Amino acid sequence: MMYSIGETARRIGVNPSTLRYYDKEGLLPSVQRSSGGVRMFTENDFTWLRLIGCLKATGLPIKEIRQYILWLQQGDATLEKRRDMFYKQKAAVEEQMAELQRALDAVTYKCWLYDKAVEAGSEKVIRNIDPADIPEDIRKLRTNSGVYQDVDGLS
Amino acid sequence: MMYSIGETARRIGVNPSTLRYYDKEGLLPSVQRSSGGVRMFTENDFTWLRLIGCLKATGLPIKEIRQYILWLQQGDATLEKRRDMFYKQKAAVEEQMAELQRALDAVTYKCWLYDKAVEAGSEKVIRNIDPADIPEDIRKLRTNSGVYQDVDGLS
DNA sequence: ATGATAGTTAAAGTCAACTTTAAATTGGAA
DNA sequence: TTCCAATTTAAAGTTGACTTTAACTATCAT
Repeated sequence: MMYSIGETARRIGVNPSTLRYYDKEGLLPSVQRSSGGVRMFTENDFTWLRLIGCLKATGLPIKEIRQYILWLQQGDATLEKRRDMFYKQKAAVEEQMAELQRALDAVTYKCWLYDKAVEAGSEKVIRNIDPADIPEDIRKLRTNSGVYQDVDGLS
Repeated sequence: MMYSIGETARRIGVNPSTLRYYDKEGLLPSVQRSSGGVRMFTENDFTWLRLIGCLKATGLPIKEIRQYILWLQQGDATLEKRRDMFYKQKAAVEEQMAELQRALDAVTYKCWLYDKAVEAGSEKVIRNIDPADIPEDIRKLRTNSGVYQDVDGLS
């Protein structure tokens, strides 16, 4: 079964022009063409696009995905390079997760503060708040994320 | 204690020109100036910059951070808007975490595959691999991330 | 066979978030 | 006081990842 660029884009959740852009950048070396030059995608291409999606989600630039493809095409001689790329990216994601967790802690802390403020109808109750008035679990977020004693007083 | 833009940039881990850019975009409304016009940062500004860092890490655009500051300056009337912003961002981060976890699963699976391939010195061993030969925990990653039966055969 | 719909390319445009440049000014050490 | 590194501004440049445009072509249902 073959799929048009429009159908593929719809199923993967991107703009058709994004797929053309990826193709131009060498990210879709295995997509076939009809006799008239129209791209025809297979389920296998969808899997490949899902991998591209994962790699992009990890922040890997398109140029490095391209490099991976070039290594793929060189066969067994580049196995280590490809393995190293994935290990490097794994470490990168783990660091991103930690950073995102810190950001989440900060935001969660702010949610707690603003719940207090909205409840009281005023910022006053949270300006220069006494740490003893903050529940243990929320206080941990504040410490962990380094976001307190704000310039705006919403500490 | 006051700090120069250079010292501040060094401590926060950004380029001094980034701080000037943030200032120009209205993200640093509380940074003081010397009589000669030179910016002077305080510990409080560092805390504020750390919050900006967290918000940026969650993908919040600079324009929306600016909006938050405008709301801050309007006082209690905008408490709900600010609370809602943080709750919306909290949900956004939780979704980002889930996506990043999916990407991590895919990358971890690829690490396992390439370890096998490097060990054998060839891609052959992992091309069209029998799912029964994949340990349960690794097979879960493959399923979870949707990245298998690749165009490159490194399924 | 024809016309609508969806595809093709190359090239230019957009956007966010910086980064660099140039020319002038500030501020602390000698 | 003089000097030099660091600062200032406005404006232009950069980067990555698309997105749009224009002009043309393919495919498919009637």
